[in-house]
Amino acid sequence: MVQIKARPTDAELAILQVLWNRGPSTVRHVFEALADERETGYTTTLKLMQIMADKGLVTRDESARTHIYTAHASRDLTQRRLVTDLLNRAFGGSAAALVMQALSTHPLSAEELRDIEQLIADYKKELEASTGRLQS
Amino acid sequence: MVQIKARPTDAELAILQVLWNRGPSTVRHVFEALADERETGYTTTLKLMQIMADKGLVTRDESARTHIYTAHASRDLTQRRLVTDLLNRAFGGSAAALVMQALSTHPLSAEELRDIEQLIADYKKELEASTGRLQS
DNA sequence: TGACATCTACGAACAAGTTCGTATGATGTT
DNA sequence: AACATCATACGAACTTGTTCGTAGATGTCA
Repeated sequence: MVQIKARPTDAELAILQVLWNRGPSTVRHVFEALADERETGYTTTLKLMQIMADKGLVTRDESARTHIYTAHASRDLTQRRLVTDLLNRAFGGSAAALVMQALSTHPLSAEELRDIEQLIADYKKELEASTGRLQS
Repeated sequence: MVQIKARPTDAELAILQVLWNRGPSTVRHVFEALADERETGYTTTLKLMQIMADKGLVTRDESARTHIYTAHASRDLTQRRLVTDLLNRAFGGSAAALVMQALSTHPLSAEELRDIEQLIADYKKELEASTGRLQS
């Protein structure tokens, strides 16, 4: 195990997705899930998961002959890291700019729209509250 | 020149930022801007920019001894590509999920908040209008 | 038990990104 | 003209990510 990397690579992220979706899994499970979508070999998947274990991206239970792998960081945390990383690399740290890009480029359902409005409303309320505290 | 890559690398993105901010520039200009922020060598920057020209990420004017480099894709388009890429790799294509992450992790100013609210309002209106058309 | 499947480990090869030393030629200065 | 300066070009080294072949251990089943 070495370092916590901000950005898992493409192949790593694909494996993490499987682990997040299906929970702790064997290499074969992950391999089969991946093979549904893209051409890949079993030992390739194995090797990647071994490397990810070295890096600390996943942990593994070696008590049985067939090892069980588990994602170390949650999907949520990883997404947050990726967003932050992209924010810093390409948006000069401006979350607003990123949000605008995402919103203006990709269609949202009415439901998603409502969730986001709610989030913004909450956010705004909190902002006003803290401003109020500062002013009083 | 070869292919349009969805994702410029870190070093490439850093160079593009300089070109977007300062407009068409010489290698030395770019190098000095980069050197302000991180340790790097002149020929490293030169090499990278030459490679970027091969890839088509930048164009260059060779009419003078000192070449002038220009970003090929706009900041806006590149940001859009990066967001789309991240969306697909880490958020299962859900723009809402990405927006939520961005909003919940990073503080926005009141002004930014207003811009986003406006964007959402517009978006919502359009959605209702098209729904209305479909229903009537 | 013997044949076969399945697992992990490991090394090697390849590709891409990054860094930098050096060569070579043009320009500028005294 | 002689010399320092600054530009591009190029090749090589190094790192990281990815792929895969092969070996050896373990499990399964007729």
